[in-house]
Amino acid sequence: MAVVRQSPNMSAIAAALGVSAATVSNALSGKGRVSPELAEKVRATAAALGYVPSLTARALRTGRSGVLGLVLPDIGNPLFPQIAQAIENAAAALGYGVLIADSRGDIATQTEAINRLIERGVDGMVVVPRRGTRIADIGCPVAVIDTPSTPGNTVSADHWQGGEAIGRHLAQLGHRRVLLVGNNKSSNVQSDRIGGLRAGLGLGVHCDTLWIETIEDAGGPGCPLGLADKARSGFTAFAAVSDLSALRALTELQRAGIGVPEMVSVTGFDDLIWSPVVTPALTTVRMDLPTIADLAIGALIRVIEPEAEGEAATAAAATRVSCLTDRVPMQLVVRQSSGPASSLLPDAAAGAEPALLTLPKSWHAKNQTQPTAGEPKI
Amino acid sequence: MAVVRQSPNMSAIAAALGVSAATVSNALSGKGRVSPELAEKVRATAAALGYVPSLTARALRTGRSGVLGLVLPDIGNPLFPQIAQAIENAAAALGYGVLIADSRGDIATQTEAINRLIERGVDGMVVVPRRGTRIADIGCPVAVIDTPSTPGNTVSADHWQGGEAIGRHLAQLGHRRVLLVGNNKSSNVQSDRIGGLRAGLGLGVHCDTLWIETIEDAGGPGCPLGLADKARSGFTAFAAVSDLSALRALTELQRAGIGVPEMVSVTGFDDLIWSPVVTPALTTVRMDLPTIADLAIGALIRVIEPEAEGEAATAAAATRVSCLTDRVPMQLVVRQSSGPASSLLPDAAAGAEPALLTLPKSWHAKNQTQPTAGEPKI
DNA sequence: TCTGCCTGATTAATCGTTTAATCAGAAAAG
DNA sequence: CTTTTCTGATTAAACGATTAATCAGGCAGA
Repeated sequence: MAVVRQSPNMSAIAAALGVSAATVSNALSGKGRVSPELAEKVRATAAALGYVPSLTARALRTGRSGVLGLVLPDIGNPLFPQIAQAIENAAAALGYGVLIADSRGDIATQTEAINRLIERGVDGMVVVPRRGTRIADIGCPVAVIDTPSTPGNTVSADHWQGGEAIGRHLAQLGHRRVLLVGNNKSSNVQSDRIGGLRAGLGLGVHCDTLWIETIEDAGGPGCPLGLADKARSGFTAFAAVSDLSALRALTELQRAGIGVPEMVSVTGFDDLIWSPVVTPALTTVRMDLPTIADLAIGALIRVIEPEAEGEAATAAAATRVSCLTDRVPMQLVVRQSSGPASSLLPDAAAGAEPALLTLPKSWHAKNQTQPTAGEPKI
Repeated sequence: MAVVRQSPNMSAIAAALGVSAATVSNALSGKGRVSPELAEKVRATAAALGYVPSLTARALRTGRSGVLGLVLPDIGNPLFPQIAQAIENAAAALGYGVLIADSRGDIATQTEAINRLIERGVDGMVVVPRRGTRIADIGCPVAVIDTPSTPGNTVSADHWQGGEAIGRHLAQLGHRRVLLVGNNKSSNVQSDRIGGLRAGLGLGVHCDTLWIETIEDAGGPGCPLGLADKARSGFTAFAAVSDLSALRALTELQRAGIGVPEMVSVTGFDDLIWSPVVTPALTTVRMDLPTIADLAIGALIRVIEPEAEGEAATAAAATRVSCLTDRVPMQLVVRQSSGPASSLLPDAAAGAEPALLTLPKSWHAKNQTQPTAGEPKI
């Protein structure tokens, strides 16, 4: 039994065929001038010997590592798995690896993480910035995934449009007093979503915004948000800017005996993993992460792998991925947590009650499987 | 204004000081014989020039890339953020980068992902295997995070002990009929957790196990699990093997008008992100992921960076991280979703009503528009 | 027949670091 | 005064791929 053979290199293939290593390189890459027959023989013996090119050596020579960095504000974020998965898939499809870096929500750590990635020689990076921060111009192609209102080059979901979709959905269901549930005022993403919600609800709808972090500053983490009182005071819908907040609202309302969606509606954002399996399943809006990841990675690759272009032009744009901001539409997913407006207010009940009664019996059944973009009729 | 200077290399430092590149290398690494004064000067100019060592070149020369791979069965898993974060932190602390690979729940993709990592020259990898799979002996140090009952070298939480903790907790609260809620029968982790639960509950407690996937095979994804009926038939506690299932159970029960924890208790596993913020906050059991990550990474590093050891011995163990299986204790987190056993059984009490009457008066008032149990009328 | 072009391959330099081998000079030992 | 030892540094060879420059022939045109 032979010893474990080290993975053979190009010289091994070259020696086996009696040619030079350069010829092997040319044959495998198809770049130089090699006769077709020899190229075929090279490929055959490469396969036979189990040749695996050393990406390290290639990186040293070419200056490109074939690795992209992914910087995330907080890996604990429940949306992170989807982002990471989408980015990893898009990168892998183009032959790139993905190195992760966690900035732990800290700005200093974020820049430190970015530096670590640069030292590791990534060819480019995708950054989901901590809210409120901008990414400085580092000497490396960067694609930012945030929100279109962030200045700079970003690819992102169209959070505003997503908010509009939810807003229109609720307005069409007859809701006239809606409580918007946000987490943190300084998040650009959340601001966009709330702006879109207000726009989608229209002028005839009364909106208030409740900020969870403000309440928790007083009541401690995980404290009650007082949503039942809000419901009793006439709000018939609770539109959260994240499924996590929506879940919190849903359970708090259910716990207080307020039925969802018969009494109030609850909607979220992002279609996180639990959204389809809670009862009632959450109506939410979904980011098209595969597309976003493809755009971000594609923009990076376009800078990293220059094709036939003027050198001056590419050099100038070398560290900025693209001049335009891409916004990818979000998709409304109607499930059971949203329904026609009812009211817990004794004095306002007269108008809302009929809607509840005229609802087709199969309404929820129809809506539970199809994530339709169009709003359901009532 | 000078042109953008390329990051200087060792030769630049050497030239600036009039010494050889080898001396610079020795000075910075502290390995060869360099006079202390010169070493200090080298460090100073290195800092002054903004020298950043090329990890690529070092990797090529030493054969070690300083990168570890992380293979995950399904990045969509809600536990993933915590695992990735813990692994990334542990690796970064030791100067290693982390390359992620998603096996998308597929066995073929898993091996393919592992191969991609090997081609990229990772020094070792941490694998969270898809349930039911074993990791073949690849020519690369591997640490497996799974469950102690998986054969092979694994680091993991002590799922059995975690189950015991929950089981004892429920038993002490007086629960005598407990429904265990699992997802998938073939998961070793889930089997361990269920085994631990049964052990912790003890012999005097009646247990049934409900498998969500089995139910969904018939009812479709997200279908009702019929837990309210289970509650009415006498189960007073629902112990899920994951917080996701627990959340599903919690909302389904709440929706059916069954109060948690007054009527039934619900517990989960893993302390996922929503567990503290739902109402009632979930009683669960938490993995000590930082410790698990430290153990896994530490075991890898021990193989990768051999210290003063016999060569034969290390060569033999080169691809297997350690012979012993580490199991890290889990920590019970008691929150509001578990409480003293009540009963909805008509024969155990006058009926469902009494339990309901022990609730705060406001609770019942808020629910008066709804029938006590069963689906809401629309 | 000689020059020039084209093809198919080789040579050798290069990326930046590590490290074994070597070397010059000074101090210590004989 | 010579020999040995030790110190502090240098030289040069890797690591494995890429690639510009070069070269040996074959073939066609003049």
